Amino acid sequence: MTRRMSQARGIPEATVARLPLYLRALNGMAERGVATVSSEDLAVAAGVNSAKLRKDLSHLGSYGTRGVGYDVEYLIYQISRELGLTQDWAVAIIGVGNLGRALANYGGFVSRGFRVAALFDADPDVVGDHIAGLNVEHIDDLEAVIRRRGVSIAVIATPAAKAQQVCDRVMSAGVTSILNFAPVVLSVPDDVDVRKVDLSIELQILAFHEQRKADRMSGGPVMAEEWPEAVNLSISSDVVGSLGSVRSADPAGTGERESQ
Amino acid sequence: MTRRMSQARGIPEATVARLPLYLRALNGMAERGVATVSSEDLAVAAGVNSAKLRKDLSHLGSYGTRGVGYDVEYLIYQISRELGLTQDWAVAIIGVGNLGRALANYGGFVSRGFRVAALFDADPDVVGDHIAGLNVEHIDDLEAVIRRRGVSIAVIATPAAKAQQVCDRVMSAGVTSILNFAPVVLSVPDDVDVRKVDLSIELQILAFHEQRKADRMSGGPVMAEEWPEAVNLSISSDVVGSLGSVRSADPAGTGERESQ
DNA sequence: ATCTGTGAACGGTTTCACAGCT
DNA sequence: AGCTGTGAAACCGTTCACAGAT
Repeated sequence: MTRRMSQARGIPEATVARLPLYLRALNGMAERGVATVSSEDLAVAAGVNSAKLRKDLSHLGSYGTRGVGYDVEYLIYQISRELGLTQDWAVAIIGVGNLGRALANYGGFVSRGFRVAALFDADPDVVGDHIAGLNVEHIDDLEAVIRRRGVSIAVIATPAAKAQQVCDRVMSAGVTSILNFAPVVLSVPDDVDVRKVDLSIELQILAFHEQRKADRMSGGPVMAEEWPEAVNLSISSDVVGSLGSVRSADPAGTGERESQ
Repeated sequence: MTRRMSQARGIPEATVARLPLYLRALNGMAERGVATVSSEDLAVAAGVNSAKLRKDLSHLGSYGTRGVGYDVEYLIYQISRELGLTQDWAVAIIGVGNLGRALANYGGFVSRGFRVAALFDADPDVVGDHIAGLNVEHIDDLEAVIRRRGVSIAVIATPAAKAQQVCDRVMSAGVTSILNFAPVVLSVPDDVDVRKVDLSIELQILAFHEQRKADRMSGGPVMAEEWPEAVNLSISSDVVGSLGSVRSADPAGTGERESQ
């Protein structure tokens, strides 16, 4: 009874994004010899609250035991399977600059379930280098090598200007999952998944909150009246179109602040 | 009229996370000499839909002109100010391994608004190295240097095992914004913001979707009946507690483990 | 007695569609 | 005519609180 049946059609994206967190916490517990864990303990280890954790796990099926908790090894297996980690995925890294090199060498990141199968670069000086036990191939061979080695995930670590064309090429070689480190919005068809990692965006988000905290310290909830004159006119006709290719005017050399 | 007054109380987190995207698209336009842009065009450039973009911008105030669009330079200024980029933030990178080195050298990422002010490492062989124009300092001096140079954002690029203690130390030096590259959940008080970048999590999310796509190809919506026997018994009493410190029983010839 | 699994309430985010300004 | 700004609706994710299993 209570046969499988449940889960199936689609685990919420938010849940998928947390499963790796649970998996990591569970692996730590397994290493320390923990056999069973309650939703409360696992939630703490993963940094979420326990109701959320239970709901997340309930999307995979009923893998817990009421009054007891979850069997650590069993849950590890179920989550791994759900995430597709019971098979090995071949990953290609395109762009072997500082970042690409770091990624290739980042032993831990390409852990169980993933295998760096190819490295590519356009620079002839770099092609042929031996990095993390792999030869750097020339970008011209991208499609052929990707197909031959069955690469299904591409990591783009090229300069921003090359990212879209690299993206187009890996897609033409059949890749439908891309991890993008270049600071550009890639355009891809609906059947291709792109995840991006963008350092400057993360920093900017932190800066926003940092600024809020700083403001709270000093002025308290300052609001209104917080910016340079010549502002309420909004666009006011002739300003528009006058700036040409000037980069950053900084319309009042300030150093603002604001609300909150 | 229509005096400021609006916005003020908190911009939604989801909006904050997109502002850097808009900013980047706008900077590209400014460089190409575009003076005015419609919500539709900017939305396309940023990879979002135009209603969302308009709502996002409306949280900052009414900076557009009906029937016309947004003034590019003016919007750049407003978003920059909102994000706190009109001041410079001093960033410290802790851990100068492959990744830390890549981050320090990643010219583009520390762009407008950010400045790498210090590099730290625990390895005596690395301390004293000159990277991206900076001396690598010993981790023992962390608190002192952070205070002296007014660092307000710390980037943790250490091994997982050291991340929490580094986190504690930067916090004790007054840092309240952390960008964490180590694959651990940092525990911090409420007034500290942590953002994490986790390569193995991103890959696992991609693997999940990749697996779904593969499944859809072949068997169509396969469901139920997809796992090895000896499973429906769930925890079944005596299995619990029997595993002691064994690491990985591996419930089906797969080969788990994971991240880092 | 304990702890999971889940309906129901809640809060935040996205999308729709149009009123209102230029 | 064109495009922004925004209520209202739809959607998704989280939290609450408890029924139900062990």
